[in-house]
Amino acid sequence: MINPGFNIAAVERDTGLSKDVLRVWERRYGFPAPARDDHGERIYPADQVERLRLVKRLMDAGHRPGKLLATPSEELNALAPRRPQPALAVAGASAGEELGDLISLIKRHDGAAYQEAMQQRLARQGLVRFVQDTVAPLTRLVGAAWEEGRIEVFEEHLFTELTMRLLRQVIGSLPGGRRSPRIILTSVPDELHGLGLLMAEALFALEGAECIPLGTQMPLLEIASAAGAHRADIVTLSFSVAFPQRQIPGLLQQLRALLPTAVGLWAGGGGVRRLPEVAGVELLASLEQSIDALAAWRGKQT
Amino acid sequence: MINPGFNIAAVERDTGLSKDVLRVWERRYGFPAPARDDHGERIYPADQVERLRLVKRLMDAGHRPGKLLATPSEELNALAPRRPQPALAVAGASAGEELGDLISLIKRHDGAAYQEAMQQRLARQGLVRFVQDTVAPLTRLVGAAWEEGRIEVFEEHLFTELTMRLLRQVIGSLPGGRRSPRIILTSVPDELHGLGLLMAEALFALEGAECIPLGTQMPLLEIASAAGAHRADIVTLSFSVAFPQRQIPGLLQQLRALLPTAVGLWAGGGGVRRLPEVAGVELLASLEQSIDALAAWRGKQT
DNA sequence: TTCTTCCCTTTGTCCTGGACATTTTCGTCA
DNA sequence: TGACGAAAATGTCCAGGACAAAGGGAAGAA
Repeated sequence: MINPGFNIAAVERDTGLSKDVLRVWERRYGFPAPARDDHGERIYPADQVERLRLVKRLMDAGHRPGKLLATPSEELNALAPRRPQPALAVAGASAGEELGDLISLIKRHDGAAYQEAMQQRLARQGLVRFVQDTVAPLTRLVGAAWEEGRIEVFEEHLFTELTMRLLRQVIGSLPGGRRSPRIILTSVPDELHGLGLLMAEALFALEGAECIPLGTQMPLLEIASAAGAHRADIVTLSFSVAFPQRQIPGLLQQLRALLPTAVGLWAGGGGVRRLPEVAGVELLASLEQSIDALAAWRGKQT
Repeated sequence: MINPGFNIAAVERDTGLSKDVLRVWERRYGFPAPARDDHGERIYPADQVERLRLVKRLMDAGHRPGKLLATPSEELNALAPRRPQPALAVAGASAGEELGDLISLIKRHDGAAYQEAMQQRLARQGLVRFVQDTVAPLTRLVGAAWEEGRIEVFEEHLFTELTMRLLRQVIGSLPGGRRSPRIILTSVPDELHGLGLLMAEALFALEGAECIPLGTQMPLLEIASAAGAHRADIVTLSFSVAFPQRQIPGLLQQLRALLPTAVGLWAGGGGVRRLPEVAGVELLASLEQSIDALAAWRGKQT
């Protein structure tokens, strides 16, 4: 048994493309073209799975599947990102270069050196500026690199893991302060990016809020229960750019309906940046705005 | 728009039951019985989603869906767990009680007190015993409580998040040592429990191994790439008890085929405890066994 | 020319109902 | 009592149809 191939469930797991999509692509575009086993069930060879993952990545970068699936494999690898490069809003070119150096460390798979360099930046900049001027733009850079295929999934995972460790460590060492308001931080199911939550938590905690980190992927009904049990003042959700945009307004409305009106609902992260207003929900397009929102909340409490 | 209800995708997200299962249950058992919108699509009211989650939990505890779905809602809540209670293999009753106290803190939603208590235990026991005698049994206790419905999802999330923070903090403060072997720690897609990985990492790191934490949910092909790029000696996967057991042998075989033979493949966690042998894969039924495996590996390298 | 509006195309998701492998349960026989 | 085989229970897969939402492009207005 050298290479038994992947069944449709395994491909769904590995690519993130639903079974429905895999079947409808096959029907419409003729790709993927899996073999069949004795029972007529699809068996995907590894190279097709590989190509599907590439297609998925290019789609996340703005390409259309119809074109991609009609393109020969060799040309796919050469495709440039279609989305315009977000201008690196970093103070000065040298800062941008420094961030690039940090990514180089990840790409050299030198975790220890990366951690050390980040520790230094933290000590130099202080927590607020570290989060805003290092972690946040770095996350965007990694996202951009991912879209262009300049970074591997496992490199992105390593980056995320090491960065989250650092942030958690810092948060753990913050002194207790006013401890108000009480803010629950979490994300909805299928949204597994927790770095944005940690950045927000760091800033909130520094401002003296009581943060209740529930990790990622909380069912909506559970979020509502948690808000009650913890007597939370605010629930903060994070949506990454990778999260399907069109689902977000519905999710927010649904959760808004489940929460008492007295409880604030805030949503942040790259996924909400280009979102229309949602009634009763505070959209945080940036980390600065998170801090402002906290100040505004305190003002309203008189 | 008070309560628009959940569509089938939202229910899949919130309950973890696949669309196929939701539809086939409706066809066979008459539950769930969602309303339909104008377009004939299923709209699940919140109370049915709630019941589905309860059913799912009882199924994880060993019940059969056919019976559960034929049982009136009121009786469901009274159902006791069917699986025999795993005997608490803790040294002495007092230790068991202490662990119970820790869980009480979580159930009282007092994160700060929990963290403090855990810090104290860590200082008292030292890292190895803390992991083996506190964190591991505590995780099992939480799992048991979850199966019996004595703990909410969000409480379990809080427990996980706070405990992971503590472990990561400790790992971060460990001194660099021999830095060999190089061990990648991660989990497969759909396996999002990372606490077991952290426990293993803590022990490995303490023994002087170079740990490369990639977080959870790595596609198999990416794990193979990562092993090459990091020149890993060993890949360690973690499977929780909640992970569908029957998928595990196939996954391990598949990954084994993707990895060079020189690279060791270890699998641990509650999910592998009752698993048959898999060729070329080291199954770690306990944390002690992890340490033994590391020693054995070093012996083999002469 | 540039911007808005409308329409066609593309694409993802949902539907029905059938089939079957696998696991569990249960009755029967040694 | 224990082994074994039949029957029931259960999850996953399949085909192919339908439709709404988003994207893209053409036509008309400023």
